[in-house]
Amino acid sequence: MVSKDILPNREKEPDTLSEELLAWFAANSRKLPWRIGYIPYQVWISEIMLQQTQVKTMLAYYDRWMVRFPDIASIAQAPEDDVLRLWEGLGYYARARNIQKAARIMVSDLGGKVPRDFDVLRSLPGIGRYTAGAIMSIAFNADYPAADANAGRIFARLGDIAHPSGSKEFCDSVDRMAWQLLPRGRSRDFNQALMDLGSLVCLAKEPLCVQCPISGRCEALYKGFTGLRPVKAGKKAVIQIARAAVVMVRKGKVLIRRRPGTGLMAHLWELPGGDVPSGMSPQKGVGRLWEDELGIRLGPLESLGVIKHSHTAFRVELHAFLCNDPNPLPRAVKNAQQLQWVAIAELEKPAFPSAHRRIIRAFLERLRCASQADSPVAIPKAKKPLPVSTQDFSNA
DNA sequence: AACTCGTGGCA
DNA sequence: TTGCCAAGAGT
Repeated sequence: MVSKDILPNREKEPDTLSEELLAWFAANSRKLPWRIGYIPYQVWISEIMLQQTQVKTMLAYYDRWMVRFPDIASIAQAPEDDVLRLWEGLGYYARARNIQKAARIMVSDLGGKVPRDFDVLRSLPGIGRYTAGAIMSIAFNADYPAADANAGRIFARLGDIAHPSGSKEFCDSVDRMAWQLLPRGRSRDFNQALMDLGSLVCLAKEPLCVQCPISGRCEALYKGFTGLRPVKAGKKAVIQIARAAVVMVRKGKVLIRRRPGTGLMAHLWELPGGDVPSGMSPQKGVGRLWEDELGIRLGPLESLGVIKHSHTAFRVELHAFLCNDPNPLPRAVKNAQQLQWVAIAELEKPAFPSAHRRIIRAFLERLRCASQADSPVAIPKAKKPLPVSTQDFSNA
């Protein structure tokens, strides 16, 4: 056995892949708010917000979340409507409700703290295998892998994994590499190094291999296969759907409806409407929907415009209408729907799906300008999340 | 084991 | 414009 003292230079130079990554991270890491002090609560919230969401998209949400909910107790005590309103526009709204469920468990059963235990974390709502590992490593620097899509892509190229991403074989290979490369005691930086490298250098499209600190060990690059790794699973066909919704105005208030507590956009509010029955015009279709679901016969409709918006599985054209009805009288409402008349000035308070928020913006704009086009206008996307103010619109 | 669950950035 | 993609979890 050769004494370390005889080989001082090898001690100073990174000589493993993990050390190359750690050195790269030390020089190139992104400055992100939850990386200041690594407060477990902040790391947890950041990880939930980042699920299927890019840093650039969530950053503004994260900042205002920490102003409104600076700690676990504040989120545990908050009304669910407040939580959803702060999440409006981020998507996957079960994440927000699961944060609150988990916060309440932390307060009641876990001493009001983020648990420092993988299995306990894993048992909390919204925390799966990845997120539990991410919190253990990033918040507590404990030795757990956190192999997200970035790490998966890096490992798939590094080891030239030919299995399709999402397959069990792929996940097993990634998991094995993650455990194998994890430098004990440095898991916080290592896991984040993989994420930053994946989002800054080892990009899904056109990776910047010349900037990569481990390109010399990348099997896919050596074979010229970086564009083929990871192998993507088959994609599904996108379906076109026509929907319609109505801004019903009566005595300065607008009728909104709360969505059910399960399924798509649970517990968000919406402008009543829905899928346009096939073969009908949007205008006629939404009249049918209102009559069937609300027992309201709509008066003359004015177009507010058309919204094009897409989900993973389908592309939607949402037709928005305005109805100034002096006296609509709801008959029997089906399915015990939760309906509410909200003052126009309070429309910013409930949480709406993005597309419906765009309709409300167009409606308020119409009130300001009173302009009307001949044909439906395209309603644009908002650039930033709508600022939040006081909640509680229920008694307005 | 496949689906479902959203949205905005980006080329 | 269209399609792809993103720090996944729950069922």
